[in-house]
Amino acid sequence: MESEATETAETRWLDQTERDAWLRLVAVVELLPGVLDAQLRGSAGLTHFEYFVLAMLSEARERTLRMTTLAQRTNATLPRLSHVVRRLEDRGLVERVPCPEDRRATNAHLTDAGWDAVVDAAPGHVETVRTHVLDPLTREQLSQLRAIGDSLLATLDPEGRMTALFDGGA
Amino acid sequence: MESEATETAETRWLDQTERDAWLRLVAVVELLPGVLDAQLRGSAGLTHFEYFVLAMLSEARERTLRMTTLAQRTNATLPRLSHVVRRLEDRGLVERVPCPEDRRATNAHLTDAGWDAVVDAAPGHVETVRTHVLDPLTREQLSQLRAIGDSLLATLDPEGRMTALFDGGA
DNA sequence: CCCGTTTGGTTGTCGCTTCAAGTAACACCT
DNA sequence: AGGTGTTACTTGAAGCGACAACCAAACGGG
Repeated sequence: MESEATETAETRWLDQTERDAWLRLVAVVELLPGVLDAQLRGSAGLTHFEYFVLAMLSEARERTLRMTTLAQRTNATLPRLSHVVRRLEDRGLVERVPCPEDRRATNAHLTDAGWDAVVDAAPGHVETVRTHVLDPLTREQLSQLRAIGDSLLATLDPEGRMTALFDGGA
Repeated sequence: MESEATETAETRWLDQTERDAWLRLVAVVELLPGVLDAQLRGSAGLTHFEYFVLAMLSEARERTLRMTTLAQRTNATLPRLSHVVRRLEDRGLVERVPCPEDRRATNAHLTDAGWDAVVDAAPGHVETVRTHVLDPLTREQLSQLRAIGDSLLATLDPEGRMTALFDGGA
């Protein structure tokens, strides 16, 4: 698909090294969510995203977080999070509590049942992460992956919304 | 779900290095699809997956591929691909042709309009990939990413369905 | 041949994400 | 106080993907 010249700017097509890296990254990005979802759904009846939401709450002070904060940490839009939390609330895993200091705001609070759900789901999830991601890599590759991730997130997530996890993280 | 305490095997939790790598990978996996979709949708009215389908066809012999083969290369389930191809056909970008050799099978063929759509969309897409993925990384990191990707795909995609791109690829 | 099985694809339904719109509360300015 | 704009969140409709059920054509023995 090498088009003739004369575009506003010449497109720099990918060389072999770039293509190799890119195709593999795309494949991983495409496949990983399915694997995570399948395992969690089968063993705990949770989406990976739902699990992630519960996990974030479980690590938060008082097991409580403002919807906006939670949305940032999970990289969700507010509508998405609102729907998910409503469903989790229907299942008794999360509670919505109006925030006393700012009456516009809502605090999402992990219930005891929600805590149990995370605790139950965690080992299987960690095991999946190990077998599919961590164990196949050498220690050196883990460090490389961390560095690569940082570089990518610098442009993918310039505000560092999701990286609150790393910096202040638990 | 998990029955009583102290499961069959003690869970090996993540150490710092593992956690660092994993959280960044999750963040990238979560953010990248959105970025790709947004750019392609805005500039070409295509999903990244739709673009990928068209791109696979554009590189195939005769610009034609069996549905099953196309599904494997794009890591789609057959129902998903069927729906997507129908929509692409409605827009005149793809044609369905019954396969003469195997009358169960259907060949998806890229129309001229479909070819044009890929050619139009490609530069912007490549540019996005550059700015968000390739350019932030050093040449060495690209090689590392390739190796890491290979290791992950060994377990994520054991049959190597998606890797047909690398090996025989064009 | 004929029948059971496998392969190739399509269709329908459901759940989740997104997008657009709407409501309520705060904050600031006058 | 009143008005304007912004923030925080919810809701409803629309679109896409997953799963299951389905049909049709191709094997593969007896």
